[in-house]
Amino acid sequence: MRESPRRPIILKRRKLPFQKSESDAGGDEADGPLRKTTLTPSTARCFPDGIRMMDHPTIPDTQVVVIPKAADLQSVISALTAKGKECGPQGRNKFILLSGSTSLEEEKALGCLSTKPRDELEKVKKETECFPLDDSLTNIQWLGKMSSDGLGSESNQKCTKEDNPSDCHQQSKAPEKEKDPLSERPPYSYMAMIQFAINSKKNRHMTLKEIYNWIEDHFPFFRNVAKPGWKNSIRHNLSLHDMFVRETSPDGKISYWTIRPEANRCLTLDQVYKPLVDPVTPTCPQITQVGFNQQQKRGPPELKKAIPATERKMKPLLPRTDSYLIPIQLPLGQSLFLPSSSPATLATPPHAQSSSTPSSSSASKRVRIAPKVKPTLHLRRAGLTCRQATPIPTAPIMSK
Amino acid sequence: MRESPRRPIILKRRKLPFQKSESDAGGDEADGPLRKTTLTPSTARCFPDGIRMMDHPTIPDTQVVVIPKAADLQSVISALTAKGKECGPQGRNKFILLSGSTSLEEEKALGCLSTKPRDELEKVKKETECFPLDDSLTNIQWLGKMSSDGLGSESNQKCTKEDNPSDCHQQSKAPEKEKDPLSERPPYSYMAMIQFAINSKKNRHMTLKEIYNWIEDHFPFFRNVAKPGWKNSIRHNLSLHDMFVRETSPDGKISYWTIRPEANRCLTLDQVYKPLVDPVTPTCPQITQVGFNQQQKRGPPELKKAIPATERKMKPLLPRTDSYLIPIQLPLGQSLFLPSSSPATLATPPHAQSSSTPSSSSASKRVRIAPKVKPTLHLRRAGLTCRQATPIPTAPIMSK
DNA sequence: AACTTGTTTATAAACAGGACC
DNA sequence: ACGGTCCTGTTTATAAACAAG
Ligand SMILES: [Mg+2]
Ligand SMILES: [Mg+2]
Repeated sequence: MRESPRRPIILKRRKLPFQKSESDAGGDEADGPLRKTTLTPSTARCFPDGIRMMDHPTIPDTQVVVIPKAADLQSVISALTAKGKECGPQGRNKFILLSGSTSLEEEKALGCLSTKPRDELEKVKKETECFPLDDSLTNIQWLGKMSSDGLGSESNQKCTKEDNPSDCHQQSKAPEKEKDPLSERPPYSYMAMIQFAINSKKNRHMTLKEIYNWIEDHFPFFRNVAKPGWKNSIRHNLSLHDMFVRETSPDGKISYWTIRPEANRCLTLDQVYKPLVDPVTPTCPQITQVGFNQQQKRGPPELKKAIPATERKMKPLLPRTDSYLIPIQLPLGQSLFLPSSSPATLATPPHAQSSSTPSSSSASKRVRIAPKVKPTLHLRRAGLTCRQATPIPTAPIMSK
Repeated sequence: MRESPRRPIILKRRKLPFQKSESDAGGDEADGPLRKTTLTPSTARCFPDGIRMMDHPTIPDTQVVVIPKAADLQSVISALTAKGKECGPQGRNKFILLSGSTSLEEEKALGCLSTKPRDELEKVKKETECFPLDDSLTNIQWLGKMSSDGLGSESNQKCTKEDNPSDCHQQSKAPEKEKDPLSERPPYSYMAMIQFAINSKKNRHMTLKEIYNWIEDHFPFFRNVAKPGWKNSIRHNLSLHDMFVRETSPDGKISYWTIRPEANRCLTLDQVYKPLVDPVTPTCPQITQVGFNQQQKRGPPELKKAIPATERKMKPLLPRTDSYLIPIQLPLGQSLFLPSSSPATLATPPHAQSSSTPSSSSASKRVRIAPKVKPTLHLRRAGLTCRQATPIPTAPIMSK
């Protein structure tokens, strides 16, 4: 013990299988059995995992992307990234994502996926005064849901998810106390886990101790094997990240941690569960009530469930680094228009008074397809380069 | 080598010599030779180091604080803190600080110190739409200048300080290469040193490499004894802190690091030098030109000076933790009005939609005399508790 | 293939201040 | 009242994993 505190590799940033790949359709690794080049019009291109991409027949600068249900989200991102890079930093292409099907007809039936994500996008849009790009993440989050192709309408009833009374997971085999199967380190960052915790409460706030307990209950690793310093890390994350805001009860006695509403991706643990046992239970099992070993005193067990995340049922989150993500235009939402990679086109009020030479040229050297946006004064006040800003707090879901 | 990377104690947060100290005048440690209770009106109270505090004769809820030139800034802060705590979290008292004198008459001659700080305050005020408190720091910075009682009008010509061509320090004895006297770790955080570096340039921006070089040139510790990881830390700080913004040259080839203008405290190294040798040289020695050992290739040595900070001539900065600092009303600035510790009184636009119970009650349990204010959307957007927000980026100067 | 620059996350630690004993 | 310990919260330092050029 008392190892030198190296960063454990729990959240590897994915290396993109595509490098620059101008026009390759399946150059790199195993294209898999899905490499069906069937029914591709002249303009269509195939990408690994059966992803097809073609120009929209009517809308200019718009690609229609058809994503098989079995496609890995990473493949989707790779394909979008490759296409995005093709267009360069000044590219104007937008993407319309079509889930699941392989028939080209469905491209016209665009309404199929404009309903669910709309809710989340609505609340995001209202904070993008200075930079409408922001939330590629939301789309990918939806993408993640889409690609977890068994859930149907299970875990996305409007993102508010009055959920704490319903954790929607099976997994009742009591974990004794010890290690391997359940006490593995979860693939989530502290920031993500804190969001899981807070978002699991109806009122969306938690005391520090409740956060500790929620995490211990759902990730036995922290109760059983983690060094006690993990609580320090939780506190550190709460303080460090703007997205976590401490509020005080009216009487001033208790302080609660909340999530800045504009920053809340509404991540919940059940969004990242993979339905390992029965992949098609559309309704929540409703209070599975596992009498988990709570050695700490914690009041009455109430009706809370506390189902620990079991072995590998957790989907990894994509890292917060949304550099790879593509801004996506949802089909029916004219209001939401996300041109790819053009931070310079957006109004930056003339406030920059930095005295001289290079000053405010928002030229992004590095081709960030979806530049990360700090929705704060950073851009509006300083009026400086929109190159980069705070990332979106947590990450979308990755299928498989 | 390869020690466990514990945090070195380079910036100790001061323990306040005053605890709660309701009405003590010199309770704690050595009151020093300055404990002259002379000419104190009935309402006046004495604090250590000769600091006197009394009600303003006309303005309600306002204290006049007379600070001897020899007083330590820490004593000043202690006194203000003690008085601030007396008034409790709902206290309304403001402070008018008078420098140097011991005669009560000068309290009427308030104009004496309203000139210099005004410049800095002007540029700060324009970003305090949502929270006019913000900048207790600016005042303390002025306080720091005031207490470095030999500099006179030396290093504060309007904060812009076209300075890189003039570093204003003596110290020409060439440091050979090795350790003790000059290669001690400076008492500044990376964040502070980066600010020193960037603010030393007229144009207020620097490439990463220039920052490295500036720091190595002025703090030989980093060239000679620090582990190479210190550069990692520099980069980490640049990325982490909002105050550092990367800009890109118009051709997109070079990126420069700048300081968000609203966040720039305009700290420069010469502000924290103690004039060890001759404490009363009012004008800058103008290009002392020390041919310092620059082993890295660094272009022509130009006319830059690069005077390394010498042994203990550096005043410590107060830590960024401005929790102890008191909002100060400057005498003649009606526009700048900083009531102490009343975050709740300020308008928080009704945006908070956090669903239920404790929600947005900005009750500060902990008595923070000057609540740290994040001048961003944090408060305006979320409309939540104003309890705490980002700190002011760097810290004022501490005398002695 | 190595190095530089930049972004994130993890971990340890130093403190402050309050609570509780 | 005065300590000692624990808990909560805020900052800073350091190492590291990656990405991209
Ligand atoms: Mg926070
Ligand atoms: Mg930064």
